[in-house]
Amino acid sequence: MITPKENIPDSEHALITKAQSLAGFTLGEIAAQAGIEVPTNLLRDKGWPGLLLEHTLGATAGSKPEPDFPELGIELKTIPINRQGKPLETTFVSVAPFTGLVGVNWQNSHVKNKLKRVLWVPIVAEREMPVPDRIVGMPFLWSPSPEEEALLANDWQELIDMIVLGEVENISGKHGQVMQLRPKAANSKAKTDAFDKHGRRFKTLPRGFYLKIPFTHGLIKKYLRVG
DNA sequence: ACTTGATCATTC
DNA sequence: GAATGATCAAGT
Repeated sequence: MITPKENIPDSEHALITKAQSLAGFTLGEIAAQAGIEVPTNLLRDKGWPGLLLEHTLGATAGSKPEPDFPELGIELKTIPINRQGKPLETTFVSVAPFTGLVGVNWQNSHVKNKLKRVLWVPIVAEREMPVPDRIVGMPFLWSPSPEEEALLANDWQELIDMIVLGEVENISGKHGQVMQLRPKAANSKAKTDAFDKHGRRFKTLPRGFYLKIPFTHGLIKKYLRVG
């Protein structure tokens, strides 16, 4: 069980510095210092690395619709990588809206706002590595470059267009160059409201936007070179 | 090997 | 059910 902590960073620099001071430490070491138990595997604790880092860095705990560090406007994201620095998984961004889309555009979208400023914390987490032995890499703060934002905006528009046209069910993970739409639910029976191509309301599987691996890999390579 | 689709815990 | 945190594992 991970509970909120009170050492909230007072500045962006303090946050980055603290995050970077964790580089090289294992999840086991960080958890031990926090007095937190490490799960044997992540089968039933899929969000555990993220919660551990949130706790350690003093992020606001809980499921609030705001950044992890509200005063700083920074979102925290852990990302599993292999020893070469390549992400092992796509990165969840936010749930996709299927209704209430009138007036929604890229500029006021949840995706753009979520990705405005992200503190990425890579974790060398190859499957065969025991969870406590997984190692924190060098964290870095990222904001989308104009080029990156254009790619994201293009994909967002393509996917939202399909949703607006009532083609939610025809969207697969193959759509999108750098960002895809995939299931995001407790299970395949979960349902949420959407509209079909005739404008009729119906129930469908909730989905979320995910950043594809080549995109996040690019961010890591870029920030590794530059520092 | 890699991606897409499915799933797990917790809180509100 | 929806939002937070993601990874698992079947399919290609």
